[in-house]
Amino acid sequence: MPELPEVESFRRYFEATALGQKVVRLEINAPKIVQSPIAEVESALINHTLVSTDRIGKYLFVQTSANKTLMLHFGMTGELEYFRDIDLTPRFTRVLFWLENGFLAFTDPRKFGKLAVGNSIAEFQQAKKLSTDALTITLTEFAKNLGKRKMPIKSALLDQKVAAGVGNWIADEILFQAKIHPQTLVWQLTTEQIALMYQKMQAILRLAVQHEAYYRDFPRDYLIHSRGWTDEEPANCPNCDSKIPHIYISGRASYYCEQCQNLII
DNA sequence: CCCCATGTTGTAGG
DNA sequence: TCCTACAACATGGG
Repeated sequence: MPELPEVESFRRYFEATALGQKVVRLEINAPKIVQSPIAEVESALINHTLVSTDRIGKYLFVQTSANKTLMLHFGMTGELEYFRDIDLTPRFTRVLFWLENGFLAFTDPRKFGKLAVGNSIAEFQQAKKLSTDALTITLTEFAKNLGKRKMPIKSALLDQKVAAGVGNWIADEILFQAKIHPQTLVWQLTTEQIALMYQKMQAILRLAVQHEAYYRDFPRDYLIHSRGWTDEEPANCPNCDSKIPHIYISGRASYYCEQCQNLII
């Protein structure tokens, strides 16, 4: 479930299970996920140690002792799973890292995930035109990246050039808590509204990372409980109890409260 | 069977 | 050239 908080959990999981270990073998079951030539991936990893991890937005980076950077992106359904017994290899394993002391599987049923090797994080960040991570970005940069564009704010928040790591539910949650209608055009937002979105974004991300992205533990007044998401009952607005509708904005389902989030046009 | 899905990217059109 | 909308990607699950 990879938005910024989930990927941060994956990063910590990677550190806890695989860091400091040597890769002894690599098994690639879904070649389309691998974006670099196999020979480059192998020379960056095989017989090399996994030295450190970093994260920008939804991208996880691993430095190897070959002085190369491994990039992992989890698409919609990617996850990491460490295990000791090869017979326990999970379903949907697309890439399997054989380590000295166990196995790390990159699982991804939908195969939208990506894995690549490069020389540095900066190289990837430039190539993807990726913004600063949403947890460390300043208000000034956030406002500058939003600019005066004419698209709905919901679409702009999903643009990884604005604040790296914001995904669909986080964008909805930011707008709900800031009481801004998702279809409000960016150029119409006031300085105060942008500052408020920024504060909410920081608070939501910090809380989600603290809870390891386990949304059931989020505060009761978060919109996320109201979207009829996975196996939970859809609920009404935690503030005003009105029904939460959903609309599509540039192809993505967007949940909001008609009473609490005003559309200014 | 039909529809939906947590993301990114290439392309078409203005 | 810049900006925006949207289909496409591949697959499982309700």
